[in-house]
Amino acid sequence: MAIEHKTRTQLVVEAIREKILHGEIKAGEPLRQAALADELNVSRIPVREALLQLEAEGLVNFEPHKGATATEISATQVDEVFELRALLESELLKYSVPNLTDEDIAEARSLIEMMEKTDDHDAALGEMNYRFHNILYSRANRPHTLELADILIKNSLRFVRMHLTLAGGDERSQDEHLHLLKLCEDRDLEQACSYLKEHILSAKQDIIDLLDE
Amino acid sequence: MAIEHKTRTQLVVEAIREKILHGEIKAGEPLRQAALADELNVSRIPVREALLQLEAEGLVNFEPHKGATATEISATQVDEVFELRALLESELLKYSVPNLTDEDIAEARSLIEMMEKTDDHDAALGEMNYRFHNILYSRANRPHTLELADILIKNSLRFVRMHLTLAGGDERSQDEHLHLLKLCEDRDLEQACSYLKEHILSAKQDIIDLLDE
DNA sequence: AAAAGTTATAATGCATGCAAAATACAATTT
DNA sequence: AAATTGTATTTTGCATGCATTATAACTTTT
Repeated sequence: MAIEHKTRTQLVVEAIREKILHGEIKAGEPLRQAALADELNVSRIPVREALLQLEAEGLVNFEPHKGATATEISATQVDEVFELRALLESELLKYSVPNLTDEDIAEARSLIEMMEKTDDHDAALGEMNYRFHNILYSRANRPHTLELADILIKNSLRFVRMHLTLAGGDERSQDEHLHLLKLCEDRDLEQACSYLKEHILSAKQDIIDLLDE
Repeated sequence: MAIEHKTRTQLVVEAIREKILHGEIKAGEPLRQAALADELNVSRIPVREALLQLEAEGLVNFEPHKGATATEISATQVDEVFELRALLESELLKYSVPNLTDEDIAEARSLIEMMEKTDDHDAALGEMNYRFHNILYSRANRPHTLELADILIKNSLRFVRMHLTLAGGDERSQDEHLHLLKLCEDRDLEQACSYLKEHILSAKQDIIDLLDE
């Protein structure tokens, strides 16, 4: 595996993305180029480019001459994003399930087990959740769709974290994951897809309820 | 209406996008920052930023240290993009149709008429086609979804143009548009959505057939 | 002659600095 | 005091130039 040479812009993208996902930068907060550049020890150019990329991901609003802000997150936004996820991810699953290998299943299962053991309710859990779903979609041969879903998932990571930590939607979520995995293992396409949709949409509802306070 | 102050970056985005959509820049062709900067009379910075935005749109591949190229377009890519469009656009239509006003319908109809009259098989036709569909989706109240669909539509404009001009899929397309509009006017949700899907997927097939030569 | 190493060339990545735009603030007018 | 105008300050937009990385051309070696 070749060492990869990350460009400063990429590093800045990751740094700012983490800040937003972890809530260090709050929704609506302005992102001053100079301040970020200072903090990250780079010039403003890679910061600008990073902000542009994050805008494409939907995490940042970039207004000409005005500056960038972390995107606001209303209940209707959550609704839309999760509806989209349900649509795209069930589509991915549809194409992927028939091609899933036993190794894929095993890998997914081990991730569930890791999630059960972990008490770290913060970053790691969201990451594992992310990887779990990604494995299930990995054989879909739909790179473009996967990329879109990926962006949406990343985008909703802030809420998922909230969901997992606050709502204690934890044990239930695990059960749901196991059930979903079982359906995939059995190659039960119909059931798996509709169950996934439910899974995503129920998470949506939890989060919306949580936001209405 | 306030005059809008476009930044150089935005102008460059539009310029390069047009070049790609019109085939002036061919798929796979490298996009040299310095050359483009020269040609458009700006520095390389706005060109770089434009290339990043176009990558987010899927028109450009941007590889660190290697440079940018116009994205290649294989049959499988077309397949995926149009499948996605069918999915997203029928979803949009589902939410939009109930809220469509009579004015919207009238506007869409006048666009169809304009398309019939126009002999300009090039840019304008694609533009009208684009606006026609956009009107139908405009009342969906799903800005995020609309934005994604928009990107996919823009992305497929290159093929649509090919389709319209080469395949003469012209009259049929008009008939299909009229039929679709009628279904929307009758607020026949089910039929309209499934017909739209067909419409998009048949265009897909035409284009794929065309590419297999 | 093919492969590997070396240098030369071209292209990208990014820091710096200045011009233009937006914002915040003070002064003036009503 | 509210509204308006003018000024100062901040912040963004972008041109320029240099450092770094990739590519091409050329040796050298086998």
